Amino acid sequence: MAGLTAPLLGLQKKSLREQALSALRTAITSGELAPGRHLVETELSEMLQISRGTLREALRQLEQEGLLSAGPRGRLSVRHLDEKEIRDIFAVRAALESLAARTLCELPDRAHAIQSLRQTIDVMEAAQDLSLEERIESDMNFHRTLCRLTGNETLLHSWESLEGSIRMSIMFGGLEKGVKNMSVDRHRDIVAAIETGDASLARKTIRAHMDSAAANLVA
Amino acid sequence: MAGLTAPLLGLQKKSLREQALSALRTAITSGELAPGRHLVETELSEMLQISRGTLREALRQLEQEGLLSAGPRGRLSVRHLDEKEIRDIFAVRAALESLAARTLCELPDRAHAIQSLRQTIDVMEAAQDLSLEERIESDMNFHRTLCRLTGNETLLHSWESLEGSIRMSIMFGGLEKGVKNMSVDRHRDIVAAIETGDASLARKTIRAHMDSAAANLVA
DNA sequence: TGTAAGTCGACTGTTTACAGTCGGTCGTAG
DNA sequence: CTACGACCGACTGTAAACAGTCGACTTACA
Repeated sequence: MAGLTAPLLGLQKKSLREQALSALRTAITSGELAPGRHLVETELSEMLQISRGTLREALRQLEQEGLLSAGPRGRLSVRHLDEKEIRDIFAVRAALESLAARTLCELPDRAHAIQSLRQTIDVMEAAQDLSLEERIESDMNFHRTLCRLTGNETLLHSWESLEGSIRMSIMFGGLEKGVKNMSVDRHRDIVAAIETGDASLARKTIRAHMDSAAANLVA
Repeated sequence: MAGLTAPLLGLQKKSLREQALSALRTAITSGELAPGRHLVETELSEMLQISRGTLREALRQLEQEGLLSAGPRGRLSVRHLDEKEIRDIFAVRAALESLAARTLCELPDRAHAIQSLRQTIDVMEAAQDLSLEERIESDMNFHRTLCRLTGNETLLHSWESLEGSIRMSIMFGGLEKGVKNMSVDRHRDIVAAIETGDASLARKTIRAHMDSAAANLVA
């Protein structure tokens, strides 16, 4: 937990609030702040070296992202995910990414999008031998890119709002299980489906990917 | 805009932040705060009779809901939606509600859910002769209920995060156009599809409903 | 010994004050 | 008349202080 201060001292291009947001997100999704852990504002503000007012703005955002749950009298704690919630999160994720895939399928000239996706998969492939964290990172990047390439800002925003929950799910289920679902081939299948323009196939591929990911996590 | 203070003076069961949140949401989705309008913190805090700190927490939340857009140096303004964005919002909405419908279809005993949905439609029917606002309210209630009945909290939360944008879309497209899509029959079709348990049919019904709604709004 | 009242402490909700920064405007010089 | 520069106002970012509330612990009394 002492590492919480470090990220803030570095690169000061962003506002303190955004820095605190990133630091907290990382701390939560990395397990540094364990699920169920009660958060005390004064404690956190001191650790992050920021004022409570600024911290509270960040906490509101995290709360909305579903990383924190509010107890009585505004007491915040790190959200705890049970198996059903993980499945639910991945169901919503699947719905969003299915929309993304379908949207890309309907794109007349999706060559550039296909190329971009392939590029992210290449990065994944190169990360195979790296740490679990970096493999997860490259996987998330693929899926985020999938949403971004649609040009649907609302879709991207919704997905990003879910990103924290997804990361928590992976952490909760265990990183080892998490990376199991990140096979390069699976992702190539998705891109291939999009390339054919078969929206139905793309949707099925995405859903299968998500279902197995969720199933593996809760197993 | 003078009406902004009123909601806060009444029922003080919620925190000031939540009251401000509701007041601002209403002000934006009702058009009282016009799209593109620049928001000044001191101005708003004075109107709502709350401090800037408390106000800022509410603003962060609205920002995340997509009702506000951030300009340079954190300048906030009411988000302006163009036609593409409205279509995009409804595409995401369709994806979420399709998931809801599919989930309900797969529910073994969905009799209770069906009944709840029928009830909300009855309310819609009774609201036919009331104001546009009330008709919209009853329509939103149906769709929110659709998501809630799945028991998927993440789905409900994602939908509610989108609710503000949906309301803005309706306001932007014109309330008259908005209510056109809220025919009782359409909604009965959705419930009927869910009742049969045909997930594919339910999905198609939802998507048709959403597509026509979006199309009407931007027409 | 059990219970009830009272006190202490911790935490959140809220407000007020201060600092920094950007843009505009007015004045002046070329 | 234009261009440059210093001042001024407005607004956000941030910090510190105040107030209220709930729970826990202690103590007194039956």
